[in-house]
Amino acid sequence: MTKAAAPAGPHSAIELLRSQSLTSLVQQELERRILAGGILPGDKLVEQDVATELNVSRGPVRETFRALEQAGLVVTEKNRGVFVRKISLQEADEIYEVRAGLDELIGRLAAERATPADLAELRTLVAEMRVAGKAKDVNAYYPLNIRFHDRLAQIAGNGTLLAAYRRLINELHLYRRQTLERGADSFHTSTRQHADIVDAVASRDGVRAGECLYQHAVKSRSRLHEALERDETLPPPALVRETTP
Amino acid sequence: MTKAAAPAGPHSAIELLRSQSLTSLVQQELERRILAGGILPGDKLVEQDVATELNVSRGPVRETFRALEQAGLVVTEKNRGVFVRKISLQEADEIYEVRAGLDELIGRLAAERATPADLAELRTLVAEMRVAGKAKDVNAYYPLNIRFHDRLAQIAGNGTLLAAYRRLINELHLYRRQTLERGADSFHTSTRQHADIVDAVASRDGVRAGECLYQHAVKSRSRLHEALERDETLPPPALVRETTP
DNA sequence: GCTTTGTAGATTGTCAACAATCTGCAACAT
DNA sequence: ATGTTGCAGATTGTTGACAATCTACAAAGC
Repeated sequence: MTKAAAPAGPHSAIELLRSQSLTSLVQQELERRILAGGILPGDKLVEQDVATELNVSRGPVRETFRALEQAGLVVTEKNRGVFVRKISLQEADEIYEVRAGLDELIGRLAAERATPADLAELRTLVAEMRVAGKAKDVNAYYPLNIRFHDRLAQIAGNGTLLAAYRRLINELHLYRRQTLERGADSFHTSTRQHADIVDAVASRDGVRAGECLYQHAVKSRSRLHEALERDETLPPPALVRETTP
Repeated sequence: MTKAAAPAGPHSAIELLRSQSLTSLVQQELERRILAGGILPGDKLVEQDVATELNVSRGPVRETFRALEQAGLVVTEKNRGVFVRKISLQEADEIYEVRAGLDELIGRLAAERATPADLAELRTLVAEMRVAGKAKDVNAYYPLNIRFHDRLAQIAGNGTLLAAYRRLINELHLYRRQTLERGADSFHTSTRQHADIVDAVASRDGVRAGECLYQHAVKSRSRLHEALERDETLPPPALVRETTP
């Protein structure tokens, strides 16, 4: 034999460029920016601009656009361009509905398959969320919430399920970006629900875990609706309040 | 105003080419061929060949490949080419598991939202399946089965759910192609289950409809496993006998 | 004043050419 | 015989150029 498999360590550049094409790199970068909020729903993506900024030609960028379109992150209008997808209230509603269904399944499976280490990790996350909740720190709470549910989806041990779940989460993320991140989720009930979920999983009660998660997702949707209705009665939300005082 | 909107009737070519790009056309065509079995799992797709056959250049073909990859129908190996995705038994198992979860949700929603016309249509489909089942006509039964479940997913009235469901069905379709279409589903129980589903939906019993569908999906998976195990006891399916006698 | 028409610039859709990589086979050495 | 080395052809990855379409703005007509 020739040599041990390169341990992707020091000369990572050569390994990276050997396995990843420009298209996939561009895709990762654009995905990151869209989900991080650097680009907002409705924004137009201009091929040449993206290409110039990332130092590639338009080809890989166009390929990326087709992938992102299939992933549901952008929409293409022929001869007009591609735009970051805007998610309507109805669509968000639909997504929440499906998410509830998947979460129920996740709960059932996770209860069967969670290891003690998994449970400990979940408990740690819940504890961290409790702290962030008490401090009313949205910026800390939101990512923890995401991580908790994603971890649970991983624990369910079904890659197809995980992929489907993540796609929905991405789309909901898009929706949040669009509605100005006004998710002042009522921390208290939310954290308690998370604790209940972990307990159900720990006691191997798949049905109850599934029910908890289903209800949890449904409640999220309700909170969304309440927040929306509250806003509709208010004047259009002051868009940017970045005035340095 | 100038003119009434063109009623996509006579000069459909101009309307088609105005809204659809070559990429989307190529994508539709390739998707059709893959799902129809013209191209089989594991087959390699050569850019130039596809381009030549469809009279386009490699650009649109490459874009199509990225879309199909994201759709889970092909996999790309850098500098080696794209191949129609092969679905392992484990993956098929995962997909069945998720499908069961989605089907349960479909049942619940369909029970809430089905119109009398919907119910009549479902009953017609079940009747046709019964006929095909009695005649042991797989080629008639299989598409009817697909149509039944797809219709039900439509009736659930959730576009996101429908899209996720169809994606799974496509992947399972791929798996069937690969396992030589040996699905001699036991028609009798299958048809009875379908009738039960429609009854539950008709009586607006969402929970029961969901349970029926969940069980139905689980049974499908069991049948798959039985069929597979039956085969594994047989000699390896004489793939290629590389010794020239 | 308002709508329509025409033109210039920008942007997308498509194509063909070039560079990098892989595959298969033959020649060679052990 | 077995395994290695080195081409030659084929295939993919990427780029730049050209044609078709759209957008914006100014000029002309009512």
